[in-house]
Amino acid sequence: MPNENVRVRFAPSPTGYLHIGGLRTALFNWLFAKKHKGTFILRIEDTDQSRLVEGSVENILEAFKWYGMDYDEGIDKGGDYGPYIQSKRLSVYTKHAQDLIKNDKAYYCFCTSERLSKLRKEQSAQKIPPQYDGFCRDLSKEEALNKVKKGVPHVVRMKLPKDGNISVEDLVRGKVDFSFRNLDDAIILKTDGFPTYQLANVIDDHMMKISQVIRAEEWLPSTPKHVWLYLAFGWDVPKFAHLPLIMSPKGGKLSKRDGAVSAMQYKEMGYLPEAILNFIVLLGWNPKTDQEIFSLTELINAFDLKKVNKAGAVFNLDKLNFINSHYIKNISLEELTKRCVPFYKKEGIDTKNIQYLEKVTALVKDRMTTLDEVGELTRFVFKLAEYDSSVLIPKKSTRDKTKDYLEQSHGLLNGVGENDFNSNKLKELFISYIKDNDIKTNDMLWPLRVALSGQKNSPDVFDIAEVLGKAETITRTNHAINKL
RNA sequence: GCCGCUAUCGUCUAAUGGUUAGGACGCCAGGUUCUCAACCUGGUAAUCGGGGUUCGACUCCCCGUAGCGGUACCA
Repeated sequence: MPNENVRVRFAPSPTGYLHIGGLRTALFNWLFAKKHKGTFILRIEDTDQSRLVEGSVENILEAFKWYGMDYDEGIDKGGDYGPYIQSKRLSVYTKHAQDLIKNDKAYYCFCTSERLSKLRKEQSAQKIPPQYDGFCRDLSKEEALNKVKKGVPHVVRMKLPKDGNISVEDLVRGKVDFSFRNLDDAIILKTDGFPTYQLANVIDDHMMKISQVIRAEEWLPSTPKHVWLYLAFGWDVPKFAHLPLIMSPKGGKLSKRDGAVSAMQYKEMGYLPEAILNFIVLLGWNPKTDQEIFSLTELINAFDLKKVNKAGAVFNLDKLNFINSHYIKNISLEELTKRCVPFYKKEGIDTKNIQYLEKVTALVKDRMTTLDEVGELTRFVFKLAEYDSSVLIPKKSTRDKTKDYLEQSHGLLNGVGENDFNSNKLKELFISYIKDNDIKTNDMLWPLRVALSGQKNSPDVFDIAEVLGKAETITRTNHAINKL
């Protein structure tokens, strides 16, 4: 039985993909719902028909799925308060707009967009705040109705008081005061009959019994209008929590120009959803302890709106990378390999033998920042790239010495049985040999490592040898000897 | 312009009015080592400015300044 006192929602508009900022807002709502055993609702706000982008809803749903944020009621899930898409609720909005007009809380407006933009221009030229001048505000009801009947294009505006103050009680910022003098008679119903956000949002939040409106800070300035609307309808006002914005490192709201802002883009880039969530939750919230790495369960327990910060937070990729690599190092090898499969495939690497792939992945687990790097880091295992023979020779060593050591290595490797050909055994063998013969470790192992990997920098030489197997190890060693 | 929000290391952030202002990322150095990473240790670096209140201010108040948001028949 869910806690009826906590019903929250995430309400994106389908104007494109779900972006990082939206994801963070959704996460906070989700955490809050989970924490209080409440209900989390996904509602689609598609009231702007001109900005609809095909596939947006699918993208949002896909993102919710990938990030593991489940919702209790929503567009594809149903619930007792649907439909959960605003274009299917039009009659609800018009009915309520009518109620407002009836009660003198709203009025018809016949001003054209042209007149409005001209007005705004004049106002800003005169350095007065651009605001609707109330041209239609005092039209008689008969006259207005008459025009409506005749089919004159019109909108409906809220009829805000001209004086006085209204305050918003915000869970993260406290009381915020606004003066009606600075508030515009906002449009609530557009010419096309669709509501604006101001109306639809208030009606839906009320009808869906939303208890806490948790949304981004950009909504704070219009909240007094929302509060007034609740009051005008005679409804209880929900609690508000305005989250700090996620900022670009360059300043301003995080936007498309900052590169990756689509929540699903991070999947392609090789980030783990739990790492993204962990990173993003720290943007504007902290547990008041030194803990920075959280499982989802820990997050749910620790989450508290009281611990939400007020100032915007810069999206810092370095930290995300750190957290992602931390998660990569700490999930099981089996799980990691499974998640790497698409990235192996992308490199054209055969992924049928998953056991073998696990051994390959183990080689580079500690060196990956994103899954996307797995192909490049392990390519040498599958195909040795040609390299210059000079790479084989360590600093302070010589060509002849190097060749000699490689031949000794070759001998040692050859002597190891197929069944004993593993990293530990090889290491034991080589280290004692090096000791007994008073060899400089680097002079002997560097060339071998380059022989096996074809690279200056690579994972542990014995680990590579084990993954390669005896035959291939010896082939590559021979190849190196021949180069010298 | 007007309205609103915000202000601690470069970044994310701790600090009941009393701390040598703490942690993390980054960066730098050292250790480990067959290389590069990883890992371990250490270092670097901050209370926007000015006034108050107070025995005492990062913390409370005022005034600036700066950043951000809003100012649409977009959300």
